[in-house]
Amino acid sequence: MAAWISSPFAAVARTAIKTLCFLFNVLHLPSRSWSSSRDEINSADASDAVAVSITEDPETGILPFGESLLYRLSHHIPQHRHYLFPRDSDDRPRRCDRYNALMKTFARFGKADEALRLLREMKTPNVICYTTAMDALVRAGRCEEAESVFSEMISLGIAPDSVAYSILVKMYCFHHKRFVSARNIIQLMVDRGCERDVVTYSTVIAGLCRAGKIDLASELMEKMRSLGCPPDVVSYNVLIHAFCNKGDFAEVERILRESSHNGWEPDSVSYNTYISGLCNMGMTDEALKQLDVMLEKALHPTEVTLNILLGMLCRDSKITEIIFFLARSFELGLDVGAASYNTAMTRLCEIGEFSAVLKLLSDMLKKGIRPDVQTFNIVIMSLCRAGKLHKAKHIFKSKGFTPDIVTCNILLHEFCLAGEFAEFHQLVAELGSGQVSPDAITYNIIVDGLCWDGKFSKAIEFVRSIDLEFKSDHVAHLAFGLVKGGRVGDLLRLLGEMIEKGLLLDVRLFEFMIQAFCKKGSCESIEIYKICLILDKMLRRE
DNA sequence: CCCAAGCCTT
Repeated sequence: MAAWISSPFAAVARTAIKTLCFLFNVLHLPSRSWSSSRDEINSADASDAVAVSITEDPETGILPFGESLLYRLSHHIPQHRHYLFPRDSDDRPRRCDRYNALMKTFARFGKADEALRLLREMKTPNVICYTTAMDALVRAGRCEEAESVFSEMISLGIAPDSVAYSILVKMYCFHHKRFVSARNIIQLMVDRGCERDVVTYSTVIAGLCRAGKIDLASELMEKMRSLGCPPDVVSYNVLIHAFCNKGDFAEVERILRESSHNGWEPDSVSYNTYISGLCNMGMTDEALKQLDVMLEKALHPTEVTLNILLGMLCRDSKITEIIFFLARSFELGLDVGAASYNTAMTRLCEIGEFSAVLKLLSDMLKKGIRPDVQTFNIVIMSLCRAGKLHKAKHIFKSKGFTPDIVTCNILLHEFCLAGEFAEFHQLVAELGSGQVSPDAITYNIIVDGLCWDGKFSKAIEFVRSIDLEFKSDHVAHLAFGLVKGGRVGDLLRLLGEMIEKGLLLDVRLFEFMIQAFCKKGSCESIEIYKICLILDKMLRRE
C-alpha cells in the first residue's frame, strides 16, 4: 500500500489546504475571461442557466447569449461542441441549428419542457426541430404530446423524414410495447417514400430486448439482411447488452466470435457493454480480462470503460486500486473528468477514507483537472467527518469557490452532527441574507437541527412559518424530532390541529413517527397508543 | 433517430 495512505491525516490535510489556496488563486484568473457578469455557473447547472436566460432578440431574431455561455454549455456536454460551433464559421448564427443544438442538449438531459419551449419560441421551426422536440418528449415518456407535435408538423405541411418516423417507432416500442403498431409505422414510412434504415430496425430490436423478447430480436437481426439493411455494430451492441442483462455471457462470446463472419467489427462500446455486464454480475476478474482483450485488439478504452471499472472498484471498496486506476488513467490514454473523481471520492468518504479523498483531490490538481462544486462538496463533507470543521469552513469561505445550496446543506448538517450548534445557528442566519436560497432539504435539516438542539418550540414555529398548510416533508421531520425529544404532547397538539383543519396526514409522516418511536425504544408507552388512534382514523379516512 | 459509465445534501 502506498505510503500516503498510512500517513497521519493531519499532514495530508495541511498539504491539501495549501494546495487549495493555491488553486483558488489560479482558478480566479481564467474565470475573468469566461464571463464578466455575476451569472457564475457551476458546470453541473449549465443547462439550467441557459434555460433561464434564453429569449430571442425581437429585432434580429437572434439568440442573445454570447459565445462564453455557449462555450460553457458545450464544455459541459462535449458531444455537442460541434453543434454549437459549426465548422463553417458563419458569423451570422443559423437559428434553426442553434436552437436545435440546445433542444438536443435539453432532450438528453430529460428536460422536455425546455426543449418544447424553444420550439415554441421559433417562428419557423424545420423538420429537425420538430423531430428533436418529439425525441425530448418520447424520452420523457410524454407520448401523447409527442404525437401531437408530430400531427402539428404534418398539418403545417412539413414532411416528416425517416428520423421522425423512427422516433414514432421508438415510442411504440419503448413505451407502449406495441410492436405491431411499430411495424405499421415502418410500412407507412415506406409507403410515403421514406427509407427505413438500420436505425429504424435497431430501434425495434432495442425495444424487443427491453421487453424481454430477445428471441424475437435475434430473429429480426437475421431478417435484416433480406430486408436490405444488414445489422451494424450498434444493432449487435444492443443484442450484447440484452444478453449481458440476462447474464448469458456464453452467448455474448459467441456473438463476438462470429462477428467477422457476420460482417461487423466489435468496437469500444461492445466491450464496454460486455465489461459492464460482467461487473454487474460481480465477475471482477472476467471484467478485467476483457479489458485486456480490448487492449489486445487495439480498441481504445474510453472514459466510460474507466468509469465502469471504477464503479466496480468502488462497490468492492478496493481503495488502493481506485487510487491506482485514477493515477494511471493518463498513461492508459484516458481523458478523465471531475465526475470520475467525484464518484471515487464519494465512495471513499462513505467508507471513512478521508485522507484518500484529499489524496485524490491533490491528484486532480496536479493533473490540471478542474474540480467542480460537487468535488468541493465531497471534500468539505470529508473534512467535517474527519473532525476538521474549521478547515471545511475555510474552503467554504474562500474567495474563488462558489458554494451552492448543497454546500450549505452539508455544513448545516455536519455542524449539528458535531454538536456545533452555535455555528449551525449562525449559518442559518447567514442563509437569509446570502446569495444562495435554501431548498426543501435545507428546511428539513434546519428542523432536525433545531430539535437536536432542544429548541422544540422554535422548530414548531419554524415549520409553521415555512409551510402554513403542513403539506411538506418538514412536518415529518418535526414529528421525528418531537418524538425523539420526548415532546409527544406537543406533537399530539400539532396533529390535532392539522386534523381539525382537515389537513391530510400522509404516510411519510407516520413512517417518521414510527421510526422515531422505535429508535427511542418507547414502543410500549401510552403515548404511542394515542398516535395509533390517530393512525387508525387516517386509515379509515382513506 | 438505435448501443456503454457516472458525481454532492436531509
